[in-house]
Amino acid sequence: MPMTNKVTRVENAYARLKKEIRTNRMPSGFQATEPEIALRLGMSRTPVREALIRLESEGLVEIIPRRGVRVLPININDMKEIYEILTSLEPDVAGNIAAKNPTETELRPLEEAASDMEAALEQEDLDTWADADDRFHHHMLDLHGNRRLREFVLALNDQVHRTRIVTLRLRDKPMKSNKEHREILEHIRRGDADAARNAFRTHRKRAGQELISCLEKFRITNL
Amino acid sequence: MPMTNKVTRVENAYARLKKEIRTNRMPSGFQATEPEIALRLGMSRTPVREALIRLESEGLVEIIPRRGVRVLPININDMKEIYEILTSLEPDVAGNIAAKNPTETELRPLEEAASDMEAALEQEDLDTWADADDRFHHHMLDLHGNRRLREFVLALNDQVHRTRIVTLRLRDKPMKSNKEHREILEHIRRGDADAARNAFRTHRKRAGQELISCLEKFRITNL
DNA sequence: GGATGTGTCAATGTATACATTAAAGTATTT
DNA sequence: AAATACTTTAATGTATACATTGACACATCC
Repeated sequence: MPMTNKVTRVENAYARLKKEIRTNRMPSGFQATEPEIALRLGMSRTPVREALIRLESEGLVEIIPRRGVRVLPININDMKEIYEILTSLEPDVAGNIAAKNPTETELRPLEEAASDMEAALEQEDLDTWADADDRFHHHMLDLHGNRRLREFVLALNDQVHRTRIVTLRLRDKPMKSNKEHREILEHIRRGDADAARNAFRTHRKRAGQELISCLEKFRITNL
Repeated sequence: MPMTNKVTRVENAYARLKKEIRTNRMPSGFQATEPEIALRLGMSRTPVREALIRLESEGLVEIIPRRGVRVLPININDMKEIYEILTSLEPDVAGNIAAKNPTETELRPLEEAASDMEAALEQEDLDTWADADDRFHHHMLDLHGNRRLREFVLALNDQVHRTRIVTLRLRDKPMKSNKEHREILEHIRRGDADAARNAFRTHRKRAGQELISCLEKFRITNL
């Protein structure tokens, strides 16, 4: 049995920083120098630097020559870019899954996620709701099996997540999302690829538009 | 005027390694240790390491714990993944451009790339052809303006490029591709988004299938 | 006062040192 | 010869050293 598979400092730094960013504990615009971060994480600059490079290539931070690392703000344009990509990719993912006629066991996690979303919303627990939503999308990517696509879409979803933490409370309860997820799931279950694809496209388009108009309404140009 | 904007060793290493990989001068499967690469590039391990991390997160190399860095082989499955993504994304790009009714000036680079492809093929110059083809796709992404999408698709195209260097000579002249590019361009010119999208989808699907069946035919499981 | 020059400071980019540890080779036992 | 234990080697992960250079503060000049 492979025991506690030694985790390197780089991985540690990467994971911790990423989590802090994802949850907005290190909010957009947050800036710090390498020595500061190193101190905070209790390690030397080297592993911190390497972790930062990875975060940079994921588009989460920006390394500014002499001013430190900055958690990249997300502006409306970013969100438009991100949703545009998601709207291209995820519907095809859903379509492909539907075409593959997955077993009920394979669909279980989707089913659970959809139920959890509904339950969470009834209890007005938006955080749990967002979690379940993430899980739905995550499982779909797992089912699909295209690893590159998965990694990329997950990275985009992380960005969406950051934004949603803020906007979620500024908006009405996301009832429509729940319904749309249900529909998508049903189309998949029935093996109707086109319907699944279309339903997903509608879902992403609507969600994107709502998010963006929420940002615009509250003048959140830059989060 | 900002002069020769000092290029850091990391950027240097990154660019050189990437180029060598892209052109298969460092072929798939090539392995080397950090000290070896550092020596070859005439710098210390540190910048090399940082460049490698970036290349790793782009999926070009794999850093294997004690055995060195390995240029990632591309297998058929990788190509399937890549083409699947391209087939999702690029048609929408073409569609959006068409919908934006671009000016003839904006379309010039596409026009040129298409012409160059035709000229190159007449002279049987496959390398020039591949270059022009890359340019066509590149310019489309520029016109589209979604930066994230651009970077991602370019990275995928790099992988395709690596494979094509090998397969290009194993196949018939890519006449169809030329014709398809022309068609796409015409649809864009006419502002017909749906037609552009469909033409592009057809193009990517066909190209992907041909490439993959070529790999299968020659039993190139792993390039 | 505003613009320009100068000096200090500190962050980065890079080199280097060093401990750890996997891998390969060698010796030992059977 | 095969299996095992031991030794050696060298690559990595990390810390640290250090030179360079931008940013900022202050002084100088108009």
